[in-house]
Amino acid sequence: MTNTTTRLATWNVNSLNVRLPHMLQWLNSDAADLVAVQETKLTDDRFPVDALTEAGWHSAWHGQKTYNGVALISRSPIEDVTTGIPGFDDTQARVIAGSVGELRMICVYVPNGQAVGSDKYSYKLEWLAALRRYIADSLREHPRLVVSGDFNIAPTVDDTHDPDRWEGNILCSDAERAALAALLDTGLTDAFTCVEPPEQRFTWWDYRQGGFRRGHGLRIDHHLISAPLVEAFGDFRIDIEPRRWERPSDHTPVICELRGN
DNA sequence: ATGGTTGCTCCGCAA
Repeated sequence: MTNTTTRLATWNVNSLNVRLPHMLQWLNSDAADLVAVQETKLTDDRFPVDALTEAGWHSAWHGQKTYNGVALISRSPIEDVTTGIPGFDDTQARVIAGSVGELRMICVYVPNGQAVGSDKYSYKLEWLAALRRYIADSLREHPRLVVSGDFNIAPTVDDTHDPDRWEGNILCSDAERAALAALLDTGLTDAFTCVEPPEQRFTWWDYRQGGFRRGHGLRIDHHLISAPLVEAFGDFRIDIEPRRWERPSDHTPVICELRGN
């Protein structure tokens, strides 16, 4: 038997400590083969490697105290793991990359930016410029590249529930969208655009104001895939179920299925 | 709503 598909996922779990039962349940439901995880909020010594190993998964992690933290979780072994953006001095744990077979995945937790014009917004734009350089360099070495994660950018007006509330504000400003477009200009495609847009296209709903119940969401979690992966593209879907579970993350998993690998 | 929730930590900050 040959393995005919690889399902890539990205999921901002908003604390892997709190969400580990959800993650294990979701992994055990055979939902994905390789998962980019953001906001683990765990120092490296507290990463739940034993629970994941017992469940049959390989993992790699890059964490810090209280905030941020990223990880890769995979059925197959993960090789050549690197953390951070080369040449970009960052005290925040937001990037981990690894190879599974011929595939290279860069898992990113892009800064939120807080508010347009703030110091955190400047950091976000500088960070995205550094990520662009990193992606361009990575593509030369790894033609089969996917950049998956919480980008904290809604690409278009259709990716928000309320343009009056969001257009021009944080996650939806022109400069952020231009920075995302610059990432794509390196030779990547938003896997979401490889299928007909589904009715439900959001990936995050604010905990506040009953955001999920009211459908007040955004599409900010993405898979950016290189040209060889577009050739292998099979399917794209947003798995809304974990957002319905008790004590959920504010984000839900997003899956990109590739043929082959 | 410039915030009504959540998670972490030390009780404010980040999202």
